[in-house]
Amino acid sequence: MSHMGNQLTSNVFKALGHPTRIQIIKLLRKGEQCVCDILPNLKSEQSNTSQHLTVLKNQGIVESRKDGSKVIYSIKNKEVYKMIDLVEAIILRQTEETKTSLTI
Amino acid sequence: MSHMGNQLTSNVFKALGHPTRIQIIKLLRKGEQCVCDILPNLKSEQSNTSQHLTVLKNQGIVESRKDGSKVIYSIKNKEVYKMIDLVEAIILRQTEETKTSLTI
DNA sequence: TTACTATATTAGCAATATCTAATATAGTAA
DNA sequence: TTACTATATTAGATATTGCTAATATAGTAA
Repeated sequence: MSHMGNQLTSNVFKALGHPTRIQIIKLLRKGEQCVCDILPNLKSEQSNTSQHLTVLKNQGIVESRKDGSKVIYSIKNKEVYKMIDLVEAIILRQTEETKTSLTI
Repeated sequence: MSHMGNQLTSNVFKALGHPTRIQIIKLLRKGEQCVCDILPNLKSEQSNTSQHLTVLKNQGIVESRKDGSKVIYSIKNKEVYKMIDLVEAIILRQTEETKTSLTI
């Protein structure tokens, strides 16, 4: 498993490197949702949201299917939730550390 | 744990979103290393490498200490290796899928 | 001191990402 | 057909990142 291009690896991380895209992923934790349900939860324009969804789709993080005139998105690789949990653990530890260094 | 700014979360992912930085993290899997040992393994210039190390340090992924005139870097949050493993699993699955769709 | 090694910082430019606004496409319904 | 809804795509402006080259800083050694 060790030899995979770091370019491919970093592309996936880069796709996760935007707050709106993280928010989309968290919205999909409840299950699949059409764009029309995702949109009102975000502050982004429709076209911008569509672009963010494309970025996530290109990296295999989400997938989509058509249902009539709607497009339904869902998480394709659930690993992404473990990754977010790990990052949040790092941030939490960093935050604690900062608090401590201020109190000492 | 649920309420953490997606901005903070995405900042960590963004720091992982560069092939050179992934390579640095993998180099540090063996243990702490001075910049002088990291440099020859990378294609980047010294100043560029220094900048990448700063990005990783700012997000709490690596830490550093001085040893004489050298600076020794090490992984601060080992979660990062789990994250890389998860991403590589995603990529592997994507690759298999592509192979399959070509063969069918 | 001077000279040297190791690393970081800065400035300016090139490359990439992001956003908005406009337009295109596809499905549905009248 | 027309009109409408849902989503995607494109173009162009702005913002951010990444790179190189030069310079700065700090430690060591003569």
